[in-house]
Amino acid sequence: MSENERNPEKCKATMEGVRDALYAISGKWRMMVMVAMLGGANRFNEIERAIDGITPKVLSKELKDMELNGFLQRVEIAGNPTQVIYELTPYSKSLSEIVNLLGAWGSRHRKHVMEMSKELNAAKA
Amino acid sequence: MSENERNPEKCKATMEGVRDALYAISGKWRMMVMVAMLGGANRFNEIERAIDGITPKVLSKELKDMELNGFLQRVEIAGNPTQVIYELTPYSKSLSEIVNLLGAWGSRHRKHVMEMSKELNAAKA
DNA sequence: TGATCTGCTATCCTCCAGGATACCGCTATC
DNA sequence: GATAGCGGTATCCTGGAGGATAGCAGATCA
Repeated sequence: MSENERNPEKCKATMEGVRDALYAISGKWRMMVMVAMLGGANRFNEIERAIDGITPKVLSKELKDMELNGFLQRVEIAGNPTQVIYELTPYSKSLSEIVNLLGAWGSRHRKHVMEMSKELNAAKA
Repeated sequence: MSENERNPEKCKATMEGVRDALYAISGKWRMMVMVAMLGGANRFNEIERAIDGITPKVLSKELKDMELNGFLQRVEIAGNPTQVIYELTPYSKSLSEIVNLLGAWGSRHRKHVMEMSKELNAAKA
């Protein structure tokens, strides 16, 4: 099955890793911001529009947290008016791989769940 | 950067996938149950002991949800007393790949964050 | 001259995942 | 007969993520 089968230490290490990962990526919106930015959005209102249902308060918090985590940088471009853009850092690339995997898996899983409930209904009838 | 850069439709599809994935795997405990089971635990109290801090109520709920999602099966083994074991399904394998990736990324990320805060403190001094 | 863009911040509120604690019937061992 | 295992369930409660709504200062459009 897995390389950490019956290996308590590796198992615990994996748990800690997963806990840290969930802490960093979990929550309803953080990954959505990543996806929006991977899709080319890099200004506040642009990102806000790209993510259906997000409020500015929440987006603001996510952007700050993600900056602290090293996923993006807030860049002010002097001028009149001063513009603000958010740029993904090179480090965020490691996360974007996870995001794409997660997205692909999620789509497949959704289909799987739908198949299952279909079968369940067929069995009922 | 990414294959979905400047591709609104792919971007939206990825968002939906990620949303579905988060819905399925998010929460503090579900992945932990996966890891514990990958580590060989397959009975209720065994899993409970493998996961530091989980309460039986929460574990019970997680196991039910995961069964509904097709990740595991509850199997009663007749006898005296009747035993109950939880088995990962073949389908759960797709998830276990994600779990391992997530765990590995989480560990790396933790180190990264620690490096960053070190640098920050060094800069202060 | 007012409306509408930008990039946000401030308040107040709701809801529910998860925590704490207790307990159930059953078996087995001491 | 008491204590400890098993596999859970029942209640009550709290924190904090996130939702709703409003507003602000500056620029620009019409």
